[in-house]
Amino acid sequence: MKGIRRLAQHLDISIGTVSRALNGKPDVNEETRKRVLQAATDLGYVPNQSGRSLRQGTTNIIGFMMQTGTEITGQGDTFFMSVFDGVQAVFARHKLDLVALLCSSQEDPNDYLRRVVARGFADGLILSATQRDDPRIEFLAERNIPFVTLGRSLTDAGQPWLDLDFEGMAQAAIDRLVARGHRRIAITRPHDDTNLGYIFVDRCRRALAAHGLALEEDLIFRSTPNEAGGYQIARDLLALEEPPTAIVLINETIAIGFYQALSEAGVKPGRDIAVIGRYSPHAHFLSPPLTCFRLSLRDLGIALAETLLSAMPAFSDHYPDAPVNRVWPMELVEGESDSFLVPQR
Amino acid sequence: MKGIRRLAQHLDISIGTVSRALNGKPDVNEETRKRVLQAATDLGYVPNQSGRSLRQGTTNIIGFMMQTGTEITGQGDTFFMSVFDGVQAVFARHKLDLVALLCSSQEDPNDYLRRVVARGFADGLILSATQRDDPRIEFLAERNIPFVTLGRSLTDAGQPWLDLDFEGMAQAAIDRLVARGHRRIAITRPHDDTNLGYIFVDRCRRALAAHGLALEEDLIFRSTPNEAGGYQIARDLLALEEPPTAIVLINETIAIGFYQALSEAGVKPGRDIAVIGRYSPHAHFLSPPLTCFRLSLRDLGIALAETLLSAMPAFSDHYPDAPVNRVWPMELVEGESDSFLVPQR
DNA sequence: TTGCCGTCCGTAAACGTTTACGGAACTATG
DNA sequence: CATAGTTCCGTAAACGTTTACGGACGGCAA
Repeated sequence: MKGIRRLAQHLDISIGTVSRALNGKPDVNEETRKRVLQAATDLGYVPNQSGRSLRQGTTNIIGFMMQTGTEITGQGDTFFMSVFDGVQAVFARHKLDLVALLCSSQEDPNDYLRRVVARGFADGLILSATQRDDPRIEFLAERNIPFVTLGRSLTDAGQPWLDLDFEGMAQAAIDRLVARGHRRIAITRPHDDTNLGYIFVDRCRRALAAHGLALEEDLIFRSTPNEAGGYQIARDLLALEEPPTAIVLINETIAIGFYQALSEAGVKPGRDIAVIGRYSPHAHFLSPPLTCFRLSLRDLGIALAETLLSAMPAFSDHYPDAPVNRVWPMELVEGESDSFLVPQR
Repeated sequence: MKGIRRLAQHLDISIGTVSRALNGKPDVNEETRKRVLQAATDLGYVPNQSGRSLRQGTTNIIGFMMQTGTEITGQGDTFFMSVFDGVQAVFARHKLDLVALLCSSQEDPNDYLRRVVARGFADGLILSATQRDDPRIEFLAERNIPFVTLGRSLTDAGQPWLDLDFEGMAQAAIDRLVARGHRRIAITRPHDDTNLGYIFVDRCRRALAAHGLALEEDLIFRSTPNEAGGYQIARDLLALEEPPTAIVLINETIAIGFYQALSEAGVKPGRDIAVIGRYSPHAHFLSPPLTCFRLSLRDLGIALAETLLSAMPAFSDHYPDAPVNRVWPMELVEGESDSFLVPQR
């Protein structure tokens, strides 16, 4: 005899009463409820997840889909950990559990979604590493599975999404550098075709154009989003006939490699070239400190959770005005890496 | 009508046959099997996870329990992503899916384990952030849930574990530094009471003793396992009346902050002080490159998976000689941060 | 007393699968 | 033709819960 039956047998009451007692339903004597709860801890009873969710049609689990293997996401080393923390702060209020659905780098994310998620594994989903064209979005929308994406996509099924404000960052960075006299400004973009690359490059181009400047193709650097990628960018940049006087780094960890390659060439950020990047815990500990754009990842996680819940009928009442589509602003943290002023001729 | 019934109705055959056809059971005509599979994709049928696992008593899911929030484990996203990659390489062969069970930093890991895992959520578990005394181990052992821990614990229920060879690292690092003439050698340990701190400190002490040297208490530095922690260590170290001539860093990211604080004081690793640390993707990109201990995290992940599977009756046949308890060796990567030789008086 | 209401509890169905069992139809063998 | 064996399929039970429904019981008012 196992499960709730064992508990019922042990107390000599029916399983219905046991279930009601455990779940805080009203139709049960407080005295018996106490006995049930006591027996549950005594016998170490824990309700079976499959049985419960089969009956209820709900799992109380939210999945955060992400890809494993390194060199994929280009987020800093603690990026996801911080976001998770915020997401969970919200979910905890509703007894929802967050699990990370780890899609192997060997498997197509679309296959993975069909295989794992569509089986009713989770009540809702958060999608990361959103692609420019992302079939996952259509798939989930068709099946009415609540979800929110971290990152915009061209695929539009009316889904909620949140994203970092790369446009604001592009605009502010370009304006700032131009104001300091820079005319030849390089930018970076991810090595793959994530949407953010297009967004960022496009906005940089327009921001430059507003100042009467052109974004030159050979000043757009692609790289893997890690230290080695940043190192390579700096090498390529320094090898140019006429190197740029400033650069905006779109990824977080590439700054470390970028700094190193410069250092080896005797070039110093802030003195010989202006560098603006993205915040990461190491940004303050570079020499000189990196001028960068920062946001609260925990707050972003909170917003993600609230947006998702507002798309779930069971919870939407609690979040009437959660954002549906929103770019998340980043604030400029002044370092010294961009204090280089272009000498006026 | 939903699920397998719908499929059966659509094909005008029984649900039993549909199930057998989908699961590759022998007692089914090849012709009907084809029709079933075709109809399944046509109708977008995906078997329900709860129903299946309720009946089978198995979920085909393996959980990797970890804690969210930063500044906890000292391991970042890239650490786990690399390990996951290896784990999944093995699991894929057995149609097992890996999910990360994210325990909020707000919640006690033991409560979390009871709440989520004990409900039959996963067929097996990998525990990280193992504590020196870890009730989770007893809990799982009592319930006969297969698991393996990443990290040793004093709690011994005969469970399998894998761990990094911190003892080998301690021994090699100390020997190396002593051979280079160092007598005052500092070491670091995590801020909390994870077992690795005890193991590492203890072995360093014994390694020093073998050379007739003592490990002085004020040369053992505790810190949070991030850049800020490393920064603080360097500041404290330089403030000593008689600073050490060498240091061994046990965490990965603390090297960045450590370097920075030294740099601000005009102290250069490799020239004024010898530094040995742990490998991380940024280790090569520090100036000078960090001499550090490295291991293949992907291989570690593979070993973790194999060890877990060998503890699961359904799979143990495939892995007769997977390691049960094993420390995973690290190799020394020579940089220039420890090339400082103590001048002989 | 009768009737009604409220409290508490037991019964049984339902969720979506898998699988043991048995049987129908057909083939092969004597 | 009778029998045995093979191939394929349908039936129904089972997994562990939750919950709608109804009933037993006691208290209270009329």
